[in-house]
Amino acid sequence: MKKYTIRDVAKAAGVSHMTVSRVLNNNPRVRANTREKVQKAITEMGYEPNAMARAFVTKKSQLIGLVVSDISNPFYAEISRGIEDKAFDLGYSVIFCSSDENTHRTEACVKNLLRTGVDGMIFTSVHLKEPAAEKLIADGFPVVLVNRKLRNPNCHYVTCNNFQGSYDATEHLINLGYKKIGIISGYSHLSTGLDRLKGYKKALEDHGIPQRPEYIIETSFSADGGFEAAKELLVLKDRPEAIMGGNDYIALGVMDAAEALGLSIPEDFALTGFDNTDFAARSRTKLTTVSQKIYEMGSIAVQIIVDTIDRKNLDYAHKVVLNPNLIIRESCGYQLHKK
Amino acid sequence: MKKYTIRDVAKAAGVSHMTVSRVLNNNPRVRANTREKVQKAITEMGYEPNAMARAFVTKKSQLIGLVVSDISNPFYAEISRGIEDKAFDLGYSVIFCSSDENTHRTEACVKNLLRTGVDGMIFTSVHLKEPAAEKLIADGFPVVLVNRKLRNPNCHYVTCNNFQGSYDATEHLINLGYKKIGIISGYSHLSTGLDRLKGYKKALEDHGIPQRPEYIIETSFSADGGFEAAKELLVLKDRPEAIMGGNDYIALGVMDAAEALGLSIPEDFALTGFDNTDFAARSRTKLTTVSQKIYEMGSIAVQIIVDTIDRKNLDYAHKVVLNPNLIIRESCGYQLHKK
DNA sequence: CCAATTAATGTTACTGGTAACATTTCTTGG
DNA sequence: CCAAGAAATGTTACCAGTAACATTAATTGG
Repeated sequence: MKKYTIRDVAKAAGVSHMTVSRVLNNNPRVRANTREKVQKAITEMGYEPNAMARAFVTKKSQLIGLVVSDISNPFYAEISRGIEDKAFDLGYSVIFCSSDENTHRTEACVKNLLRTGVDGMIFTSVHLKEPAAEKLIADGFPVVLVNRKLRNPNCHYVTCNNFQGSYDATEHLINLGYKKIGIISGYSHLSTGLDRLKGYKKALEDHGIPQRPEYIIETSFSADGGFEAAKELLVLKDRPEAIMGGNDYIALGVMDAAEALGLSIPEDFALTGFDNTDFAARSRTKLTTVSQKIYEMGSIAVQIIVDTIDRKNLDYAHKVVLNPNLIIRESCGYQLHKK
Repeated sequence: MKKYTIRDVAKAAGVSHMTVSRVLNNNPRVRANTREKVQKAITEMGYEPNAMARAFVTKKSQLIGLVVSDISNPFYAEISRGIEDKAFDLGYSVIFCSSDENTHRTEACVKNLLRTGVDGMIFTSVHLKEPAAEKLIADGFPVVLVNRKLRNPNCHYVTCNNFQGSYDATEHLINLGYKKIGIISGYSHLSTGLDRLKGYKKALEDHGIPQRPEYIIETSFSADGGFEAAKELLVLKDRPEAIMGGNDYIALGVMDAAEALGLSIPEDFALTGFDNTDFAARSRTKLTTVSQKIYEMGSIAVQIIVDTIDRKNLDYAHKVVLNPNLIIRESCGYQLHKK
């Protein structure tokens, strides 16, 4: 269990410690038989380089900071898994922090990660305006945004085409014959909330269906938010025939509200979600939703951040927008709806 | 954005760098007005200590390694959140690795974490025999097991009383009048699988109900596992009246199988789960299950590991066993069952 | 009021790697 | 076969902190 240093190895192999360092770093300027000699000493002694010393001197920790809103939220957990796997492949480890969607806590996370010495940070849940992230970017610190974007478009990000996904879902409802379509949208100070709302509005517009302000409610991306909003929407005199959930959690909350109010889905109203999370296929009514490549987003984000870390001075921004996919299940009915 | 060192601060404050170091470490051997002078320079210059240098010289990274079977599994994600929050409070950051329940990958995770220089490791999903973890423990490296335990009891762990939880659930079924009770258990090379199986058997025994080997199937803690096993159990000539899922995922798979076979829960058979994960209350049939304090387990594990890191030579093992709680919903029916 | 003691501050060395430059050893071609 | 250049190896310094000891300043009691 004794910890050896390169100098110990050097002595054992009868060379200087620099030669050992060169062998360790695959420097070609080492003769083959010297390399073998050193390699032998290394394996015999069970030498392991001291990561801390190396990080200290090279100013590279091989650590990526990950700021999620809540790691216990399966959506973010899945992004995290995508991030972890790719990071592992590229020789990085990842430290995660939950920000709880809270600017204050986000700042604490960033400070903490900076203190820990991460080489770059990935944010999964920025607000359109997020001072902590923006400051990092301004300072030239490697940052990649996943899932949600900042207002400022001049940064690396990978997202789903939320506009398109929402547009498609809305159009699907319209094609089924629904006209009175409400939306319980995520807050529009979040890019995901905003883009999905825009997609919804554009689809209505393109099909000549007027917007009705009372059919649009913004809330948090949570079952509770969906539940409360649905209770408002479903008691309207002129109740919507279809409700779009800003994500699957909101849709879940809508289902809870429907149950509480004695309404059935899709008989009394249609429902859509967004994300195609695991439980969407397993809920009481199987949910029609928009799937996005969650795991892949994480994986791509790592690719980008490592790129950025390695050749620091990228003068362009990586922008990756993945295509979503409408998954049709039973929550909108299958028949054309009565006019 | 310039990076200052303690020597820069020292020069600015007109003291030696050691005095700055003392101020930084709250060493009482600094006169009040010297301390102020230094403090002032620190804030004015925006000095931040270099974590890498500090970690290097103190041999302490303030990093905890976390090995979960899969971060995208909500159960582990919630443990992780408990771990993260407590670690944050105690000044640690956490690096996570997903092992996929795979000995090989577990070894890779451990190696990776060791290389990164973590001060200790938390394992959430060891097998009863897990060479990588056992070696660490043998070497005196700080390790805490959460959720699952090793066969070797001489290590720190925090788990739920799985035996008791399973016993309670079984007894609940018995009290409802069920006698033909099957179990789709997690693999018994995992402590959770084994203990829950034991609890089931003991409850049957205590109530004088003979075990029927064909009613016991072991599988992975997954919906797929539950689905496949349920298909076997539910086509038995003498079908069980009740099935206990080794965890909520297995129970979910059982629900899928029931649907596929045209059976209703609880009319055709009763069903229980374990863990009280989020979706247990939201599944088609609301699931009677055993809740455990998932978040708390993580939190306690951090407490223990930090303890262990700080006063390395603990000569006793922390063993924390939390009590589970039976959550009765609708999947077992509410009436006493016909004999 | 000054010697003895204690408190405050400073100096030097050290951690385990890598960078930069110096030196030695090997090639190669005239 | 040897000088010149290239390749291999070695030396020294450095990173930004902390530990251990040295020195200086302040306090205290006879």
